[in-house]
Amino acid sequence: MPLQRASLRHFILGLLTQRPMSGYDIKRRLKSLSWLVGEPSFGSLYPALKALEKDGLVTMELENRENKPSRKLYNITEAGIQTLDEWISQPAGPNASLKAFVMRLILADNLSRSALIAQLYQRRAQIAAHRAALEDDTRWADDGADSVQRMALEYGLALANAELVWLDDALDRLLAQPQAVEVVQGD
Amino acid sequence: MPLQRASLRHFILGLLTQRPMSGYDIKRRLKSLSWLVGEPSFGSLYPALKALEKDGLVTMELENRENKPSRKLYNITEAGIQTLDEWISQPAGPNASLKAFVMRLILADNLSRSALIAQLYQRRAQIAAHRAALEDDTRWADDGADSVQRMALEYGLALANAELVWLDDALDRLLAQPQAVEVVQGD
DNA sequence: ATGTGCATGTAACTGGTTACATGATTCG
DNA sequence: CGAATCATGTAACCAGTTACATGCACAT
Repeated sequence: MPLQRASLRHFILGLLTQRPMSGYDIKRRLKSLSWLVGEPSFGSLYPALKALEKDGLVTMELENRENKPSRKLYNITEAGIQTLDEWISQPAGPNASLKAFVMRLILADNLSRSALIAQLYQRRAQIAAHRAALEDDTRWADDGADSVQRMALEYGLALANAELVWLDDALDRLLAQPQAVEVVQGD
Repeated sequence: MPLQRASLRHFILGLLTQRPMSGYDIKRRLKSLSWLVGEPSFGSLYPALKALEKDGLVTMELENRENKPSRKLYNITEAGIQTLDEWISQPAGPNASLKAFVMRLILADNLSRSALIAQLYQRRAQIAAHRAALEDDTRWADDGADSVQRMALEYGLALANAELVWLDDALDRLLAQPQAVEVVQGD
């Protein structure tokens, strides 16, 4: 199950914002998210880590533990954080898949609340446009198209509507929440 | 926007069951479906056609038209139909994406009503299992997980539910329809 | 004439996959 | 002692992409 276009590196960076991890750690973490974003193979994971290191977006340090095989712990660098930030703040392609969106959601959440909200708004606009397009298609397809194509259109509409409901809901809750961090100091 | 794993060839075969087409025709057709399945580039389309021809799944004949550039019309062969049939009748991977499913739906529809229904049932079972898994996750994630992961879970659940509703609806309508040909003999 | 659509292709690249290879540690 | 899990990697392959290249026909 592949991840989306050019995303594995970014996802790795996103995970490393939480804490330093080994390749194996990352695999385990991705596995727990696999229902959403898929699970990469070692054959892509380890090379990706090497590439990130070569590009200076992460650093590697060997962790030697007694009675356990040593392992490579990766840390994200400043440059890595910046790269991630740039990537997440540029809008997703208009045809971005569900998986790509969820991935961005998780990454955005690692960065900031405002990034998270931005992702939701962006997605909302895209899905709304998508639904409008589908509704157009439905109208002029009522006569000509074969039945399965109409079925597919309804399918797309049903999913778009469900997604919009969820997006509105999520945005409502997020915006209702107190700003969390930053403010608390007092207690 | 890529199509799913190893699917372009099959999708081409599926389109060719409707009528002979040129590479350009196929591109155009795929474009009109691009909101669902994505649109392949010529760089993959033409090589795919050549490969299909080499494997004997399609035949090519040059169509010379007056005052227009001649083009290559592709026809599906018996072997091609059989290959398509085999592919569609083997179950989709458990993590098959939405796009992959819609693609299979369209291809199944080209083959037979029963194949179409089979796809729907299959998908229904998979989504139901998926939903159950998500509900499990939601329960034990209520405490530990970070908020965005809970958001993602709800997102997945909302989509799964919407999809189940649509699937049931589609199945109802399909099964209510007259059988068209074949079965009517004795009831 | 110039751009748009029809029509076909190739070459270099990319981001993954599968299969293979190795080895330590832990648990039953 | 053997299996599962931890841990890291490489090589061959695959199905796509982008960018490039060509050329005809038709309309503005």
